[in-house]
Amino acid sequence: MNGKLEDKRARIVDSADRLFYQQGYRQTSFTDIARETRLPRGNFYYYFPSKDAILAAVVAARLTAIQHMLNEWERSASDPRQRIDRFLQMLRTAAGELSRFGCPLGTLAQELGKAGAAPPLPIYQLFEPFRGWLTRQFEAMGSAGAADEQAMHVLVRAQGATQMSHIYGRPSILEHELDRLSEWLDGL
Amino acid sequence: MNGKLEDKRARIVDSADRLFYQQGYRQTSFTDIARETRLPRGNFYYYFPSKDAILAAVVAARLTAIQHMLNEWERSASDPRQRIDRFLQMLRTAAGELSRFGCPLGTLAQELGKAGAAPPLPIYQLFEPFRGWLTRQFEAMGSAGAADEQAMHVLVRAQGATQMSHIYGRPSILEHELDRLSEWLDGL
DNA sequence: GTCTATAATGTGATAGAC
DNA sequence: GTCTATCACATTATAGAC
Repeated sequence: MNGKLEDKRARIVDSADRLFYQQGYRQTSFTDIARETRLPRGNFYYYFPSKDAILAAVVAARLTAIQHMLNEWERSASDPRQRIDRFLQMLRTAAGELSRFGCPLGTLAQELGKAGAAPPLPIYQLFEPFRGWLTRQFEAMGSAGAADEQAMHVLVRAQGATQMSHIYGRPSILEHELDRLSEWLDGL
Repeated sequence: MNGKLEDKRARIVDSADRLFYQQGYRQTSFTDIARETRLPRGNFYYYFPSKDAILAAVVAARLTAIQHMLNEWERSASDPRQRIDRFLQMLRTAAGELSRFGCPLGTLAQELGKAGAAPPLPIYQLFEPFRGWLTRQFEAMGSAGAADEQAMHVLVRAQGATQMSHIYGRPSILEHELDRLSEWLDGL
């Protein structure tokens, strides 16, 4: 049902997602999205009421994609330590792209966090699925420190490593920091 | 010499610096700078040839400010471990502002790193003074690992802690992570 | 040197033909 | 449903009066 319409909506969200990631939200114009999606500029207002609405759809799509990823990790391993390793492996696999364009969540959050921008939802909610999932893994591990602080610590180091790797344009920075993070986890 | 002219140039750079930090470079218009500095919009082109030139001046000003800060830390302590502590103390003192607006270097680097932006200089050079200085401190400490990797590790954790603290709007995240970083340094 | 008026361009958004 | 033409506005930048 609604095949064509939903189809084009999805195409728009898909292209916008990629462009927002690589160029930033504000820097990406309807002309850019039109070029990528081969749709006339004026037509976007048939599918979405505003540019902000496209952003909201992109954010929603990312959130569901994250949920699917977390569910997959939950299924593929029963040991919490191994599950966290899935997270690190994902970052390692994406090291090249992360080094080129930064973290898709972090860069968007930073742009929308600037004064004058109107985020579609509190920006930290982009990280809440990861934070909640990591917290549950640390709880299951029964490690010494508070689980929620351990979870935030992992996010801090992953985010920092991704950003410095991006700034210096060197994937090896992220890869090396992921090794250190893995060692730290083993020492718990 | 050139009192008035250099004075206004400095006022422009000063206001632009603050606005670029709080709102982002692209989001800040000449109208914004004009309001803050009480100068007519059109006059900026007497003092600077373009908006990019203002950005370049802001970046240059930040770099010299960083150098002065590093020199001060170098003077105020002879023990390298204590010098690194000066760095951490600076972050702790600024935790409120960092939590509100993010890292002035990191957010600018991220914005200028997006495709289509023309940075006044390779963005990683904003971090090079800190990285070089930290590397020299770790060399003086003669710790186990490679000094340059230790330096990058500190930058990674400081940057990540600042960004997550900013995203969640909670200074305590940065403060807590600075405690952990301090403990890690003590364990070297 | 200082200011105002305005050009040139690109943006998000709308109206209306087909 | 799809497309084109165009609006209203903000932006950087320029020209020229005083």
